[in-house]
Amino acid sequence: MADFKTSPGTRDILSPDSARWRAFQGVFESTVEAAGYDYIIPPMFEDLDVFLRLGEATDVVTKEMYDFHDKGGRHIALRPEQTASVCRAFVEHRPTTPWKVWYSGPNFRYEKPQQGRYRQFDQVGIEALGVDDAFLDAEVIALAAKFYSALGLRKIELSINSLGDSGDRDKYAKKLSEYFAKHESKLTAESKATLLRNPLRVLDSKREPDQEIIIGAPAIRETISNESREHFEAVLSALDALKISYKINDRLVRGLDYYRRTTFEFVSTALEAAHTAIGGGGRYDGLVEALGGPPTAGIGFALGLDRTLLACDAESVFAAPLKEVDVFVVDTVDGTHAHELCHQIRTHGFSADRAYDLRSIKAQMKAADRSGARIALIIGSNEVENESVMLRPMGSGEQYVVPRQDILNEIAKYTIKTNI
RNA sequence: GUGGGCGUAGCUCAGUUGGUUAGAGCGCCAGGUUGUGGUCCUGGAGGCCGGGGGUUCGAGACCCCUCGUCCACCCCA
Repeated sequence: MADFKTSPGTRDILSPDSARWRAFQGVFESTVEAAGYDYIIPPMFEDLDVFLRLGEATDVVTKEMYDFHDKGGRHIALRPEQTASVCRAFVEHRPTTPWKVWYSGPNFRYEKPQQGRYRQFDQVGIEALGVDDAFLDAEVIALAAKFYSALGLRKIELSINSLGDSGDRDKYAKKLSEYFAKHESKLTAESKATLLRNPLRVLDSKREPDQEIIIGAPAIRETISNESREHFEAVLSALDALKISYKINDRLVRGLDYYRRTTFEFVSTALEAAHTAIGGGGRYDGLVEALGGPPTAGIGFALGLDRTLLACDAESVFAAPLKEVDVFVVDTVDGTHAHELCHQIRTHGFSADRAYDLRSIKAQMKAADRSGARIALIIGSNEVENESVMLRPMGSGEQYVVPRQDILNEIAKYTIKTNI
């Protein structure tokens, strides 16, 4: 038994899962780059204060932050998400708007790990700053939907809501507070506690006794301003124009305090655990200002790699790509031929692998099979003597002799493309 | 953070009411096929039964603690 294990909530992603991750990120990249989003790589840690803007009352900030003092005395936190970092970057660099960026990478939250919930977890996402246009809201949502569909996911549901502007939100929180206070005796103890911290979040309770009260709660729609209402309706009709189906959910409030107006969430109906929410986002029009920048509109979404991959598993789509290599060199003489031939093949833009330690031809062929090689090149004493190579297309059951100097041209017949 | 289930070979799991040298399948290695993989057959390697303490003549099985994992709550991706 090994002495060291990964820390709770973290793990190694090995092949073939690692290849699947990379493919996942690749699909995301091409989806959003096709819509004009540029890649941004924010730091993994920064000043704690940046993340406090996520909401003083949220668990993400109060309980789950990985924070520490560095040797220079700075109060640092590992990023729990990337939206705040992107907004900080916007304030710091003042790019021209619209500023549309995408990211991919790990975030950190100190939570009790479960399946689909890790302390180091990867998200991909996009953020678009400086535009108030409802078409942008619809574009962002449409890109997420397009991405899911590109992965092959079908059992995805989109919930959408509007939280109104910041004034609306405060008004609504107060109204909800009063409503729940009236029915406090019927609420669960957990919800009573939540009520004090953040009344909106009581709507998210899944506890049975709370449901009756929640159903009767006032909807935010009754509170929001005309401007917010018009914006929301424009977003909905822009989604209709793209034939993107959605469900308006009055109770959708989401966990981070910075959300304003449009909010949305994607749920996989193929998943059964509690972690069916595989992605979400919304507008955060006040966030840039809160970080010291000019009043700037913003919208984006993030989705979790693990959970989305779990949903892919549940729907049996987006399998890990097969391992493959152009050529596998089998050398039963002394290994020097495999050594030099592999180098030559690689230099000419093909991929090549080989076996080591001069194992039996049978063992080397087995390794060739496992490597996913298109062809095996076999070099034994006969081939060395004739300055030739035995070429065996894997899967064909046939093989033929190729003069050593013709080998690169022959390999080219079997490879679809050359990688550098 | 609270409550519950589960930790046995690299992986998935069996292991009767505690009883000698702890098993299977897959994977890995070797041989059958002295120059040939993907099928088949045979053999082999690999375990302080998560860790610590206790009960007992005797513990993988029972008790306590601890760590890990999974589930629910919480929260969220």
